[in-house]
Amino acid sequence: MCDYADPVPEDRRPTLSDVAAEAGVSKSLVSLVMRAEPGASPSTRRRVLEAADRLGYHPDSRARLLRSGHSRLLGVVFGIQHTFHADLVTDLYTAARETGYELALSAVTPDRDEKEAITGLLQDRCEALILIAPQSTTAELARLTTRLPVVVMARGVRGVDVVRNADADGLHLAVDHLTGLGHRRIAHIDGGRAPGAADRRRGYRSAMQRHGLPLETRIVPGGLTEEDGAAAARILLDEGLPTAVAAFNDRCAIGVLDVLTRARAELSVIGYDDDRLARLSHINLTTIAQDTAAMSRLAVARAVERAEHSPAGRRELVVPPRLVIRGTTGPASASPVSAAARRR
Amino acid sequence: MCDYADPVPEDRRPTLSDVAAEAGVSKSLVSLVMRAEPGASPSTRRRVLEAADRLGYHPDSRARLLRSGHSRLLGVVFGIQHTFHADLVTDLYTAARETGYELALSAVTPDRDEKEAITGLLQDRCEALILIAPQSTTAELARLTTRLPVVVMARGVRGVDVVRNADADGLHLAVDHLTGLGHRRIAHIDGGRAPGAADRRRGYRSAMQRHGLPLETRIVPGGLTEEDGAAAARILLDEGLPTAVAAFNDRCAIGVLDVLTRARAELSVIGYDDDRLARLSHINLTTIAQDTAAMSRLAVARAVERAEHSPAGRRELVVPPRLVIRGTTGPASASPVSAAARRR
DNA sequence: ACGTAGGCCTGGAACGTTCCAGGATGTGCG
DNA sequence: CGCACATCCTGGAACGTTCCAGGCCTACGT
Repeated sequence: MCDYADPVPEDRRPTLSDVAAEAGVSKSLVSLVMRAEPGASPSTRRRVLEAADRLGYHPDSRARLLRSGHSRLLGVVFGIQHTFHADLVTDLYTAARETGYELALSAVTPDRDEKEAITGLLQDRCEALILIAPQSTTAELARLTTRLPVVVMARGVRGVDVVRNADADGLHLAVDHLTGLGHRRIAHIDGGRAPGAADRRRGYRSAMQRHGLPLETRIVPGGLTEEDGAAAARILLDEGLPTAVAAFNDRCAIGVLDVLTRARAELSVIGYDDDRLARLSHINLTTIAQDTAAMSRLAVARAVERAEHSPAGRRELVVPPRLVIRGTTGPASASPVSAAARRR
Repeated sequence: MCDYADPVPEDRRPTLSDVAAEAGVSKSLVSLVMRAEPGASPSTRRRVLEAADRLGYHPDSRARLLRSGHSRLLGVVFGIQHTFHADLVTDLYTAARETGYELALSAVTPDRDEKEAITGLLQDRCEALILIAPQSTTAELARLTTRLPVVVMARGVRGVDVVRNADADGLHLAVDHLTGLGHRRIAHIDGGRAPGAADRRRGYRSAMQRHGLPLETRIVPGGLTEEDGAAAARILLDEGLPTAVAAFNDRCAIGVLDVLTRARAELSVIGYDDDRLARLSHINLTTIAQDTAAMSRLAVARAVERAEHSPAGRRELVVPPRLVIRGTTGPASASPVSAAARRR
């Protein structure tokens, strides 16, 4: 890691030529060294690096990219409000590092919509875009794909590269786990129109069917925030409790859990995502984990591949989910141990 | 918002010269027209625009920026794990929009430290940096400042522009509120070495003093996550409960609340930040709000000002905090109403 | 001893803009 | 008529890189 020191007397940022002059070599050579290409002797290399460090030199990515034609930049669009997106971005960074590409982040906020986030990245001349759970229509995404490679994460879309986890399988895991504990009255709090919600709903339905529980199938409208989960839990309290709940995602599950705990209701609750929040010891949520590290690697690899060779047709890469058993699920017929106590 | 359509027929992107040739003028003239500068006759202007449109010309921002020297780009370094940082970034986006500057985001993750995040932005040739609660040493920050304008948010540092809230005042507000409700045994769960923690600790101490409660002063080591809060709460349970707790921040407060609620302890708890999480109805946390919108506006304004005129000496802009009363604080001598019940 | 291969290095031409100095016109005014 | 002064336009030099063609050594094989 280089230092921020700046002993250059000028106010101008140091350039290749400055470093070249300082080290007593040509700028071509400095360029080589900065890119870690072969063709410089170890000693000169060291001398150049020292000179660069002394001047506080940082390569100018605009010039670099103007000349070389490619930016080695991957644009990422994510919802800054979503903790799970943050988890994905974290892994995308490490995945990108291995490929030598940089990430350009562009956030969607309540005040900055997806279109704006995307146009921003287009101006930066990214070589490919990774969109996390985008809300754009399929048509919009298709049009975007004609302009540059696009990889969509955590949502299924036709005609675009997609990396996602097997949402339906995830709910099978959840229902299997719960029935294994003896539960029969298992409700699903769904995600409405959120990306992945339809698949999870479908998975829940077929899993219940498979366990011979079609009559116990019960889907409560929910959403992807804690608020949504809390609202759904209140509906359950009003209309009659199941013994277990599979929520659309962890945030939703946390909302459910909070309302139920307070009402002293003893339910098993399972979430989805293995959000950072779910792992907190005071939440300790049983959940279906998405393998964010693997998904990130795949997404980056696919984006890079397409940026470089522009290969094959669109592909859908599906990663299997995994059950993570923590404290919020337990036997259906347990003696009155409160859900809260069980969680510790 | 522009469309993503791509009417370029050729494999090479058309350039200024292409348009110039097509319109039968010089590229300088095309450049003028594209930037909507005066100096071209209406008829030629129309001819050029038509030619550009015909070729599907889009200016190359890399070359433009390289030549014109300024990027109109503000770099932002933030911790992607921190929900409060996300709140700030959200407001920074809206603040930046008003000034015509773009934001370049660079996240700090467990795998990507602050130095790396900063170097990334330096390569993009940002005109100024906004650092949210940076962990770099004062010396490092000072050195960085010699390279380009730097504005630090949510942390006090000498020798650098700082935008922060009055942390000490915040704890005065908190303690005032609690004593107003009749509390005397008020503990503070602190933030350890986190940015702002020292000031908040100091504010707590002097507020207790001011209320004639120096003997009730009790500082429990905490931190900035839910885990830290939960751990501190367990210490309180072991060593004897106060009647109220002022936590370092909202996440910490949420951890406290969770442990205490479960132990059926009736305490008033107040957080800090007015984090998005604190506002959730099922948390409904009384807290000290930082005016993130105002802080963001100030930070952006300062960064832009310094990028353009490089004025005056370093300044510290301090924004007053505000008490937000929600459900987690109540009268000290209340009859056994549980904290949980009070929260609804 | 001599050619040659390869390692190390240099110079200069791009890349697509913007900026600057100036060159044509035409128009108004003494 | 001639001069000043707009107005409209042009050519070429930057900007900071990368890339390419080549130049100098030294070492090595014959």
